[in-house]
Amino acid sequence: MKKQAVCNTTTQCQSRILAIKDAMEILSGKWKFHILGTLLLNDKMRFMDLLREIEGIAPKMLSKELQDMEMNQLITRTVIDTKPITVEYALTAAGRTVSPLIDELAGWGTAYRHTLYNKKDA
Amino acid sequence: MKKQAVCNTTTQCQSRILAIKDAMEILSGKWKFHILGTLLLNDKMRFMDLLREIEGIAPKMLSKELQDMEMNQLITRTVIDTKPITVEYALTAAGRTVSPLIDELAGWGTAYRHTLYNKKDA
DNA sequence: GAAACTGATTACCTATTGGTAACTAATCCT
DNA sequence: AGGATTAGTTACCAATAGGTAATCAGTTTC
Repeated sequence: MKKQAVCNTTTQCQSRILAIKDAMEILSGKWKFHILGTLLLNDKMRFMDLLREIEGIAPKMLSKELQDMEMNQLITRTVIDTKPITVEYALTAAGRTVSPLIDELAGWGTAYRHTLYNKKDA
Repeated sequence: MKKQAVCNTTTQCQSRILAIKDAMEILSGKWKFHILGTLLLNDKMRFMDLLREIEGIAPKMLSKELQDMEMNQLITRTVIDTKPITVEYALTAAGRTVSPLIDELAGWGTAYRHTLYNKKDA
């Protein structure tokens, strides 16, 4: 009799795995957390503001990631008829739900760094 | 006077951004969360067990990700002198700290899916 | 003696990610 | 007229991620 998977075949595990896959896909890439984090601090920001706040991002990437997140309904894009035209980006309710996730990630990163530091001391 | 970044230049923000960057780097890739999640369920697993439990992963990827995480001290690798040789992988204390992060991610993915579903109903 | 199981490694290939640099069109300021 | 600001787009390129398939060496089972 061939050995086979056990624990990860339960319905519970399967839907959990699926949920993680979903989350990773939607929040994938180098910049999404930084953009979302910046929008969490300001609630309405224009393209050039984001470009200035997020160090190192190129307009191409910012544009692409914003489109991505608009499609996934994490942010809204509003064209305002000023001269020259301005565009406002803001989080949706769904977008705001990433806040605890970002906190957790930042917290983990910080704790991890401390762990390594203490180990080196020992 | 040129406009410049404001909020993301504070020391607080900078270290937060750094922590997120760290976490993303260490936990990057398609498979790490799945491997860690599986190890959270079993605490000691052999290579072939992981290969069987994690659907779709190739031995090459499993091997590479395990090495990666061993280097970052999230897991331990123990060779056991049975015949044929077996190798046990287990989470370290640091590795176990990803548990709440995985929960948060899975929770977010699930909630996100429900949000979309409800919107389609409306 | 042949096949299968152990834990991998290697070569090869493709697709995605992400970066650089230049450019656009409209409008405003000097 | 010249330059800056708005919000992007385009072409091009390099590096990385990740997949497939084959192979290895030792041991055990049929």
